[in-house]
Amino acid sequence: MWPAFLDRYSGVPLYYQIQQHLLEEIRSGSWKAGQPVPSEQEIAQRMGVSRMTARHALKSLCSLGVAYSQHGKGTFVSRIKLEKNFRQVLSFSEEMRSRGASPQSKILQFRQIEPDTEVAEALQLAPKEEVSLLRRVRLADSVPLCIECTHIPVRMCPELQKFFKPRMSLYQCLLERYGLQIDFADEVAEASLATIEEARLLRIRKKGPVFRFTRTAYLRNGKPIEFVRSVYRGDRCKVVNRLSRRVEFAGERAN
Amino acid sequence: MWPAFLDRYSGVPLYYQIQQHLLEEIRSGSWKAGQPVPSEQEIAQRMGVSRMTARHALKSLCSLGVAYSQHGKGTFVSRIKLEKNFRQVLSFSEEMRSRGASPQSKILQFRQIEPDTEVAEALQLAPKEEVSLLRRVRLADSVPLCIECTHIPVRMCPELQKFFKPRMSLYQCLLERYGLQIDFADEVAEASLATIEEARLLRIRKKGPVFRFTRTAYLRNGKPIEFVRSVYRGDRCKVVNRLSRRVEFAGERAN
DNA sequence: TATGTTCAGTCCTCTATACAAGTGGGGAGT
DNA sequence: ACTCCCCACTTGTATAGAGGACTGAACATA
Repeated sequence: MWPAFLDRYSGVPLYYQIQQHLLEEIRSGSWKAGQPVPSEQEIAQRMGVSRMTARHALKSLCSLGVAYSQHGKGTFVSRIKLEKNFRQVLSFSEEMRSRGASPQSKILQFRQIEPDTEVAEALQLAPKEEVSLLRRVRLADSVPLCIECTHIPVRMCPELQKFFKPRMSLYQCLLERYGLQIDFADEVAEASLATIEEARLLRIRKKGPVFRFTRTAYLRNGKPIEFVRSVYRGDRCKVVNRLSRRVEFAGERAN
Repeated sequence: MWPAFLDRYSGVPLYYQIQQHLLEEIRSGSWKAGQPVPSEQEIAQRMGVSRMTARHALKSLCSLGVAYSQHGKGTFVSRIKLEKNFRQVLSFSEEMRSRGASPQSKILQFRQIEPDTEVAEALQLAPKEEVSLLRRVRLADSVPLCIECTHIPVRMCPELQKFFKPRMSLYQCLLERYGLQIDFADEVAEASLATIEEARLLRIRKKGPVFRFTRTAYLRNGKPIEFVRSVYRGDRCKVVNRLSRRVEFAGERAN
């Protein structure tokens, strides 16, 4: 009666199962870019669910950027590649591994300090509140790529120096040791020239082109958890972004 | 009976009216960051709508990034500033105006050419298909900020050179003349050094730090409409981004 | 030819209801 | 003091149904 892939008693929401199924169809090329996917009506009938559930599945597909719907016309597969859909907050280790490079790092400093005002403000610290400072050179396949200077409030992660081991991913440590999950981050990039010390650490020429990043990472509830200053080699790195023009992102309005 | 601000016959969706109302309350500081907003139940009763409609309003608030919900607990105002929520695709003119600067530009080139392969590929052109090329120096308050080189398929915007006047916003021209509305863009930034010619046009020192951008802008249906190469002064510009860590953005799942 | 009408198909909004599942607090029992 | 259970409240999922609005095409009319 019902399609084989729908399991009503698995605990997995129906709309989600349907969404995954549609995603699979799209990925496998059953429906081409620009072509319509089945309508709400059709999904509801064929899957044996209510129309609202079918709709929920389609909307979630849209919010993934895989499809888009047009009032009165239908829902269509969008032409965008699914993979580079949007930039995530990845730790250096994660980013390198996702590209198949082997990440390493060399610790330059790791101690508690009272930070400067820019850091204190970004992390919303109380006066005189301390942070753990971790300064590292980060390498991919033994080539130095950036110098990274991370600040984390001691209040949020006490005894970080005991729990964090050089080989681990910092974000994984935050999650497993402290139950802190980073949700999003604000990042500012500047184009600049390498100082003598930076050039030495990155093994590039003095006054070579570099990116300077400052990044503030937040938890789901909006509390800042990490502030990072980093310097990336300009000859080895690019910043990729997806920008949205939709001013009014209000649910499904503004179509 | 019903709240004064709800107009059931205005044609504006109820959930949207409610969303706007909540937004106003948050903006005016009625509810502070981290505090819960009224529950679905409460909104439904007080506004005289069904719970699903109230829920829709709250969800749309969440997708704006203004709030976040936690299963079993409630929906809370997030700590993020509403204004710098995410970066939009802005044309140079729009971006400058939004900062209160007065944009100008000096046209260096404006003609039809057969573009190089990078452009042709990004714009998904047929072999030998031509594009309008528009090369400009862009200034804010009479200071040169960047050199911008825009490519638009002739097929999509015939006679662009007739319709586009130097003082207009290009994006506005696309919208009003051709009905083409840009929906999103992919952008790649590199850190680099200014060439002699670039330094002269931007009035900076040779080998000064610059950003090199390439940007591909798309319509709602995913068709590429514009490809831009630009060089920005590194001493005057920063790139601000918001990154998301949510890997699985599937509708409301993955909370 | 040009214009207006009708109509089927589609997505959009909204209602009313039900049950499931996570959270936090209070109370009973130990 | 501590544990466990239950209950109230919250959000999450799902159903069934109704009407509205938009699109595009087929059709009728001037």
